[in-house]
Amino acid sequence: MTVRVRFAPSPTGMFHVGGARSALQNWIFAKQQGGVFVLRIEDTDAARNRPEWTEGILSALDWIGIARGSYEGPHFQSANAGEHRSAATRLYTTGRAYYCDCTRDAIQARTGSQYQGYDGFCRDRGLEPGPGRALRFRTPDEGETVVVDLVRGEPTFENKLIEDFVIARADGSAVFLLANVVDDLSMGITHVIRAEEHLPNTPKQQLLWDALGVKPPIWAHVPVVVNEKRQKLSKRRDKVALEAYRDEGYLADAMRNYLMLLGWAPSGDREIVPWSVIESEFRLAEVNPSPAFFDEKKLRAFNGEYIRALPVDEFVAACQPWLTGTGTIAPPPWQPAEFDPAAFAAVAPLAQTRIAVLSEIVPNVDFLFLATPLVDEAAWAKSMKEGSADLLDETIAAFEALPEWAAEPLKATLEEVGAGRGLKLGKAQAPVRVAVTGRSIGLPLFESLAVLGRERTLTRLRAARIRLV
RNA sequence: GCCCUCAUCGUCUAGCGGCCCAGGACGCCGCCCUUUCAAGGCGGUAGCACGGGUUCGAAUCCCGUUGGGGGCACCA
Repeated sequence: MTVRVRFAPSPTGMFHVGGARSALQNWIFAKQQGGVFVLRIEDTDAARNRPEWTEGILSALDWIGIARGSYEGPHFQSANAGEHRSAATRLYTTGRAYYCDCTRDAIQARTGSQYQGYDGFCRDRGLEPGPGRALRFRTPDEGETVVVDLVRGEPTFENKLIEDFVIARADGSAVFLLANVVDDLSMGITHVIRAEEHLPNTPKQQLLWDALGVKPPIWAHVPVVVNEKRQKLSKRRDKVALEAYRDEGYLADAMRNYLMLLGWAPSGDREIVPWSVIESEFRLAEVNPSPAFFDEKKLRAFNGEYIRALPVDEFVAACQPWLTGTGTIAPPPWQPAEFDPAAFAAVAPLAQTRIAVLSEIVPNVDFLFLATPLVDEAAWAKSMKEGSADLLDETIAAFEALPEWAAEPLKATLEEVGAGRGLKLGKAQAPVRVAVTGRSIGLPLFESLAVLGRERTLTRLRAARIRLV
């Protein structure tokens, strides 16, 4: 039997990093088993049904390496509504489900203040379908349901503790529990790999598979991803959108590598490994069952390594969106016409070891394309001391007289000027750096000046000199 | 309240009865290199939650405690 897995997100307007991880795990599993990866958009809820959101899912998947066209789908859950209804009807006619007209309040009143689950009030009332009547699944009173789970063994649930849950609303539409099962069933899903939050749903769903007369799939519940407070990553309070990371300049390769290391590790004492290694070594059975913290600091470190590993030309290409402000990425502070590809290419290698996310390229090179540098006042105050005016004067004179405008002579010149004033290069370069770049930290100074050019450098040094008066 | 589940450095993990007075990575702290900042090199900090068993021997197996997480809707 061919292995068929599915990734079934509901469109919400952003792609959750935890979802990305699940998708990747499903993808890898399918690939290892020679199986099929199916994408299903769970758009049953009208509020979660906007075409552009589906597009967002497709492009996010594409970005992390699950290319359009390389999988089956997308299928839409809404398209399967008819089957959901007929499954519900079948369960009713076979006596596996019954209608119930209890309101939430009525149930609450009977069971007490603390929620106890549905009490089975309508179980034997023999209600016919009708307005205000939901369909509930009649769960077994005895026995237990054993879930066969690739990462957690065999979680076991006592049937009598499983309430008679709703499978279809009063309007006849199926709720998630049923719709999800019917879809998996009709799509021939053999393995369900999803987040741990679904584990409590599993016995109910497995009961549904049984009632529908089909052997349930093999399950794999991977631990949830949590924040620093160890709570499940939430859209509301945490940075969970894959798109946000993408726009900040995280590389897809770094992201997918990091994501797969949440709860799992490749062989040997290494973590940053080629995707092919992950694809061949990943095993669901090896996934650590406890929740994993999504550590952006570590992601940054990974990303930095991936950036540094890029051939320079690829690094230059990768920076383009931030240099031009493509799509949802904020435009740079300079005028597009002022951007000079050659100048950028010249300093790119220097910037490559200095940034951890691609968006950081902008503050590193903006001084090259801005008419006047953006001055960080704190840096200015720190770097401009008594004597800085004189030092600038001497530097300006020396730079004006420099026969060759290049990094080495520039360095030698400032070294000499500094020495004359009892300053080591580290001290002497500070005022020059702020004057020219507006910052106290940045790319190696002399290489920067070389690329900036004599005229612009001198203009800025003179402007700074005037400000010091 | 009920159900399920988990438990190795701050974090992500290696470990699956002796190789472990526990290894790697991120972070953090030093030192080196150095034109700032990085990168790089070297070194360091820090952990088997607790209590009982089982065993010649336990981070590894069992039980309990504690603690964490997830879930209990006519959302998905």
